[in-house]
Amino acid sequence: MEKTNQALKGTQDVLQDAYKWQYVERLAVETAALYGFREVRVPTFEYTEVFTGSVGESSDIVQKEMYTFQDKGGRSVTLRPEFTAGVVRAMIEHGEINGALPRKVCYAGSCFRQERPQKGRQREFHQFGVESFGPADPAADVEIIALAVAFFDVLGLEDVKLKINSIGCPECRKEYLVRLREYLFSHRAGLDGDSLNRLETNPMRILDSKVPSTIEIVAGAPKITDFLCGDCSRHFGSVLEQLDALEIVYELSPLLVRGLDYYTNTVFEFVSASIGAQDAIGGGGRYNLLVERRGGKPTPALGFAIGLERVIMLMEQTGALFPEGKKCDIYIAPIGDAASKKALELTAEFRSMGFWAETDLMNRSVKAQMKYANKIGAEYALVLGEREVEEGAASLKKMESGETVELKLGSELCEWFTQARLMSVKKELNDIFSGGDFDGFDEPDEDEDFQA
RNA sequence: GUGGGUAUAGCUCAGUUGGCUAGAGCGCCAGAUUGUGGCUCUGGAGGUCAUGGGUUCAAUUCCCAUUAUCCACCCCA
Repeated sequence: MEKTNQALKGTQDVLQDAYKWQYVERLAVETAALYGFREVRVPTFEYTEVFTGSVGESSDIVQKEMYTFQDKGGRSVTLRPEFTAGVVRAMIEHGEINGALPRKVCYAGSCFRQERPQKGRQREFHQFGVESFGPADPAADVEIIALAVAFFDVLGLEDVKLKINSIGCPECRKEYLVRLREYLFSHRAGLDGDSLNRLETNPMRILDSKVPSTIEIVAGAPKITDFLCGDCSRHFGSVLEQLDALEIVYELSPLLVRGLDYYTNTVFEFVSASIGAQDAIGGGGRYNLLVERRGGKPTPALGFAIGLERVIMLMEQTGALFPEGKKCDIYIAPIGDAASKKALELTAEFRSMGFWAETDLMNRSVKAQMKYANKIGAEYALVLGEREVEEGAASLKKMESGETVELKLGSELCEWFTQARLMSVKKELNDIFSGGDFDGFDEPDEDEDFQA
């Protein structure tokens, strides 16, 4: 019998922190919009072949991490382990790459990989990413890197390091691979088992091994950047030049290769020292040949993806601020049936005015209701008893100060609230502009109606 | 898939060198305050001590297995 009251391994409930997710995702999409990337939504699962044919048969993702199953129609389908493959499929399927280029899109959502969970690694995890279809120019590489940097910046993340490399095109890789194999083969005695296997299948992956003895050998290996052809070399040089011009700090990482097979030329990673062993919070690069390989019109393209769990974890660990969620505007505490009826009406009216209004749902005492109002951070409370309903007036209490003001229950109360909102908006604007040359709005005096 | 740590209340954790009714802080509910929150005080609810087996007169405690979880390898965002 499966345990049905427990989340599956590597999955997570977000119960108190959803506002953090909203904040990060909103800033991601808004920042991307400034760079001309428009959000797209693609399916969570695809034909398995979409991923095996893009990410690469030999990659670990395809080899051992995908959630693949047969649906009731006998199709082999797979939960997306990453976004690029599905986005490329959609671009080709709908002829998007035949339209105006560049076609620049962004996305956010769940990905699935069946790995052993650890810090910064879940089986269901969330990525935000962008893809840019069409441009072969280095300016496009720089654009998406600048976008990622801007995103980290607006979130207040400071210790994010950019590592960058070029792995060239298949042409320049030909000779490099021969030389690399030669070198590694001559040092094969000191290589670990995994690396020995890769010597045949994918020798470049040996470069980012973490095994100490292998790292030593790799340190003396030929570097891909010394083998780049004229075009690739010029491209990479231009990317670096433009990064310098934008004062984007990077670290050249000749050993940086990536685990997805579709990359060409520029590859990059954003890493942080503050989130444990899984230190890559984002990564990406060019994949100039992927669209063609998937049956589309030859179209250079590039993109990156950012791990949102890792971003949020990094923000939490470095004390970056999330804006506080909105608080309840008014809590209405009725006593008795007549008052409950009136409270229902008032609550509805406040809500239609756009205020967060709440009233009793538990048939509780005034005291318990006030306690609840305090707990949910209500800014104001209004107690409705027999007297108030009869007289059509009640005293509105400002929770923070405890001050009260007597108001008629009809339009006077609504107007008062509209005024209060106006003043808080003014105050916010004054706070924003304070310190500058801005003259400021009239100093808000939100207590003018209160009697001490 | 491999290695190591951990598992006691909703949360964070004490504790039992094997023995009476398993505790604290926080949180939750209520009262002190007949209709007003925060502070204080008092009381209450809430536990198969992860699960299964073993040793023992006796296991939450010791042993084994399983499961879950954390960290690392691996892989990647």
